[in-house]
Amino acid sequence: MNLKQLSELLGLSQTTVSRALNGYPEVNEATRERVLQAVKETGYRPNKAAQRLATGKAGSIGLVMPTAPGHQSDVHFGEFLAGLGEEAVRHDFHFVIMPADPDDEVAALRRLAISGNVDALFVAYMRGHDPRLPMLKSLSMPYVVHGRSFGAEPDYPYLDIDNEGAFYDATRLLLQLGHTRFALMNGPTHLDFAIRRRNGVISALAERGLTLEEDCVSHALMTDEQGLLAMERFLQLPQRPTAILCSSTVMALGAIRAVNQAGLRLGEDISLIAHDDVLPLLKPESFSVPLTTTRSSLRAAGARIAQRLIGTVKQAGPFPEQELWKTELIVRASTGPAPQSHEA
Amino acid sequence: MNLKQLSELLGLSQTTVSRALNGYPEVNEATRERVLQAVKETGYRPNKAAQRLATGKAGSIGLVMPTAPGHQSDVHFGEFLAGLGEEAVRHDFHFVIMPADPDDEVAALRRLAISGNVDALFVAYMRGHDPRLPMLKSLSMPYVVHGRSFGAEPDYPYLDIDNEGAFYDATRLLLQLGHTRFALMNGPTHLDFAIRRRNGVISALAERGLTLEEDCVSHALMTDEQGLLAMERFLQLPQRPTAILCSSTVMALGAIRAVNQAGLRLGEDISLIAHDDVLPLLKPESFSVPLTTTRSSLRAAGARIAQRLIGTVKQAGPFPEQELWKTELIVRASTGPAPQSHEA
DNA sequence: AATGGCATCCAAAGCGCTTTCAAATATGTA
DNA sequence: TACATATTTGAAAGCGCTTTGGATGCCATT
Repeated sequence: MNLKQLSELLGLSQTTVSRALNGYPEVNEATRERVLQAVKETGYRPNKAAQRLATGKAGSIGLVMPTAPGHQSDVHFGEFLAGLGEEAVRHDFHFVIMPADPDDEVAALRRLAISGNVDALFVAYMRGHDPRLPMLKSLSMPYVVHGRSFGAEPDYPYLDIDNEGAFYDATRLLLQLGHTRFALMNGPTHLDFAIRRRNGVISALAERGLTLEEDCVSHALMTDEQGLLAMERFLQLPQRPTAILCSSTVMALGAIRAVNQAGLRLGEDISLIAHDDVLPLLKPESFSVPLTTTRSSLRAAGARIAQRLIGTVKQAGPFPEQELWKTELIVRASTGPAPQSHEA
Repeated sequence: MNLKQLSELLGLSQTTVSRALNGYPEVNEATRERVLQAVKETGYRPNKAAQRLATGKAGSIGLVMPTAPGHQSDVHFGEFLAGLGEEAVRHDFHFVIMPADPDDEVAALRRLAISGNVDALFVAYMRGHDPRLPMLKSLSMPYVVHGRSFGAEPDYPYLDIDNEGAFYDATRLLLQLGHTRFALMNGPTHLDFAIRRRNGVISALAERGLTLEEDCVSHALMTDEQGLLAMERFLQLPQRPTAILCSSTVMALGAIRAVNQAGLRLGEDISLIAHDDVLPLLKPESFSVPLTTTRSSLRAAGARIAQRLIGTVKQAGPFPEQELWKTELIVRASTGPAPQSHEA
C-alpha cells in the first residue's frame, strides 16, 4: 500500500492525503478524518526512504559503533544507547548504527553523514585532540558529542560530566581522611575522561604537596579482570597505596576481589572510590562493602543528548551548546580513615 | 555532490556512472577507472535513501530495542550487537534500531518492516508463544530469530543455543557429584530460554526421581542484585540447596557474594554452575573461585545471525533455516562433591 | 558496399513521497 | 448580481538513484 493507492482508494489526490497525514491546516477536517480512518483500516505507512528523499529529513540519528573481531564490547555503550532510545521513542526517531573498525572511525562517521541516511550525529568515546571534531565541524550536520576532547577548543556542542571535578572531590575526601598514598585505576590513556580524571587527582594531591607516582596509575579497559590485575599490582608495591580511585564500578569489582584475596579489608586497610555510571546490573550500594562513588547517570546523559539532537533537527527551540554535569559524591562504607599502623 | 553533478563533471551520463560504480560489465574499463578516480577526488557518496527507493534494498538490518524509562538495559544486548556489528561492517551494512516500549514490540516491529528502511529483521528476547512470530511470517521480509519460541511450531528461521541440553548436562554433573538439593536462578519467566533451562533441570532431576521445589526457583532480571537476593532466599531455606544452577554470570556475581556473606565456601558447601555468554567484562575463569559454566558466545551468535541475514538479502546461497548450537560445559572450581555433614 | 554482432553509451521512466503553483469551490461584501 | 476573498483540492515537478530499451560507432563477414 502506497500513497497513490491510498489516494485512489479515497478518491483524493496524493497531495491532499499527504497533507492530511502531515497535519497541514489547509485540509478540511472531515477529509482529514476520512484519511486517518483509511490509514487505520489499510495499515498504510509512508515509505521512509521516499520521505527522506523528498524532505531531506529522515527522523533518525546516526552513530558509529566501534567494533571489530576481538574488540571488547562495552557495557557502557548499551546503557548509553538505552538512554538515547528512551528519548527517541517519544519522537518516533530511530538510530542508524554504523559498525566500524575503531581505526576507521573518522571515515565511517563521514560515510554515515553523507549517506543521506541520518539527520544528526552522535559521537562518543572522545579522545584528546580527537580527529573527528574537525571533520564534524566541516559537515554542516547537527551533532552532539558525549564527553569532550582534551586539548581542542571547546567550541563544539557537547554534553560532558565534570570528570576532573569528580576525581578532585573524591581525592580531597580521601586526603581529609588522612590518606597519603594514592593510586588510580583509570580507563585507556587516550580517552578524554581518563585524562581529566587523572588531572583531578593530581591537582587535589598537589594542593597537599603530594604527587601521583607513575607505578600507582593503571590505564586499562574497564573490565572486571583488568581491575583485578591492576589492584594486585598496587598491593605488591613496597609503599602500598591505601587510597584507590577507580574509573568504573565494573573495574572496582575485580579490584575488590584482589583486596579480599590479599586478606585486606575494604574501607579499613584500603579505601576505594569508584565512578558510578549507574549501570543497572551493578549497584554500588549492594556491594558487600557498599561503595563510595562519584555518580552520574550515563543513561540520563544519553536521553539528554537525544533530546538535544532531536530538538535541533525538529528546530524546536535553542538548546545550550555546552553542558557540563556535576557528579555526586556519595559516601558509603568503602572509604574510611587512613590506617595508622605499619607506616614506612 | 550527487550523481548528476558527478556525471556532468565527467562528461558522462548518469547511467554510465551508476553502472561503473555498481560493477556492471558493459562499461569500458578505462571509463570505469576515470569514474572511480573522480569519486575518490570528489568524495562522492551515493545517497542511500535514493538508492533504497530505486532498488528496494537499503543495506540495513532492522531491530527493535526494548526500552522505556525505568526499563533495565541489558548487558547482553550490547554484546550481541557487537557480534552483529562485527559481521555487518564487512558488508557495509548498518542497523536501524527502533527503540520501543516493551509492550509495543509487535507494532514497532511492523512499523519498522513497512517503513521501507530495512531489508531484514532481527528479533530477540523470544518468549513462549511469541506474538511476533505470526506477524513476521505474514511480512514477506527475511528475518532471523535469536532463540526460539516455546510452544510455537519451529518452522521459522532461528539460531538458538541448546538451553535445555546445557542445563540438563549441568544438572547431571551435579547429580553425579552427589547433590540432591537443587536450586535454579533463572531469567524472567516468560522468556523462552528460561523455560527451556528450567525444563533441562527438571528432566535431569526426574531421571533420579528428584523434583525441583517451587521455592528453589527464582525468576528475575539477570542482574548482580537479583542474584544476591535470590541466593539469600535459598540459603535461608530449611532444607538449604547445595547445588545451584544460574542463568547468567552477572547474576552469579551477586549469588557468590551472598554465599560468602553467609560464611559458606563456594565449591565446597555450595556448588554453582552458571551460564556464560562470554561477556568480556566478566570472565568466569578469573572469579576468586573460578566458575563452572555452560558456555556459548553471545557475540558469535550475533555474528552468525548477521551473516545469515545479510547473505539472504544479498541472495548469497542458501543458509540453514534452523541452527541449534551446543553449549560447552566447562568445569572449574565452583563445583565439588555434595557436602556430607549436617544432613537432614 | 551491405550486413550483423559487439562493445559502449545515453535518454527517460520510475521508485514513493513532499511541495509549489494553480484551479475550483465556497463564502463574504458591496 | 458581481466581485473579492477564503477555503479546499489537484497536477506536476522534483528529491537522487537504478534500470529498461534503445542509440551509436566500430569491426569482422559476406
